[in-house]
Amino acid sequence: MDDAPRRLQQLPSWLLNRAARAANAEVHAALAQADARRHHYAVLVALDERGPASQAELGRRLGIDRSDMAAVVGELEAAGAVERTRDAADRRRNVVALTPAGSRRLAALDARVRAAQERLLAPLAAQERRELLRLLAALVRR
Amino acid sequence: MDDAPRRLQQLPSWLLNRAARAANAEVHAALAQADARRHHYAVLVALDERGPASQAELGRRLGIDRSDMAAVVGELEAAGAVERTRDAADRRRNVVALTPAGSRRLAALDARVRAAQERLLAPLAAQERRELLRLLAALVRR
DNA sequence: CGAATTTCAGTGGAACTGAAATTT
DNA sequence: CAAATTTCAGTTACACTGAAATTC
Repeated sequence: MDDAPRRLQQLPSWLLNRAARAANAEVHAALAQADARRHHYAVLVALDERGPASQAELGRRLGIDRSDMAAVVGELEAAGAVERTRDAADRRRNVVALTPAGSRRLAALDARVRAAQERLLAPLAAQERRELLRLLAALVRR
Repeated sequence: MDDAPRRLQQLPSWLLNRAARAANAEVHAALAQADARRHHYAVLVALDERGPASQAELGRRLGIDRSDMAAVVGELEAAGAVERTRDAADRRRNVVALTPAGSRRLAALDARVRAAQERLLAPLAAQERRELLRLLAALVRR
């Protein structure tokens, strides 16, 4: 199927992009079936794992731009998955918190995302999957 | 710096996206200094390695959409890096061919892209780099 | 005052769809 | 006729910038 030039096939950045594209296709399709997008899932996970946080803090944790975060939190709020309240201690901040409905929403999305990972990693053995994660983690945190 | 939730840090699709983003930042910056984009480089590489081809064939080889390819080839043509001529044997096709100026352009971009790879892979030893490429290749061609 | 936060308006590269015109 | 190619118009998710209003 793939007939790309050798020079590109051996290029780390090219392979990373292709693999990320495949991963996005799986995850995007899995989340789209539940009317969600990747940023929505990421924000719900962050709130579930670490509790309420301001939009700016969520953005820093997740690598999501402040402008995009305002839109994403607005959509999650409209869907009833999070509550947004002014921080009494620092009125510049919006405190974003998961609602019970948001927790249920996250559980449903989580199942879909896990299934997508499994489809993505199907070609690799368990040991290879661990090694891939290790190498990618080394690349990302540098 | 990166304080992302564990659930995301262990998610293959999330790590792939982060690594690809880092790779894109390097390559994009390297190519932007020469007023080029990734698609331009990919098309020049394909033409250099395999000779003239139609836009549709380039798109299939490189995984670039037909519509985007029309625009990219148009820009390369305007810059004098490729020539676009109707195929006499099949007048539906545009035959795209590298010009001497395109070859020189490719050489300049190649040097930049190689330097970007080196910066990207700096955290990994030579053996780890080979392993990463092997695993990514297995993921991509499935 | 400077710095941080939120929000809005807008830009841009990338991946994509639909449709039209041409040719095989 | 169906199928392939090119091109144009438009869409979407995502990353980003600039600027304004508010608050610390």
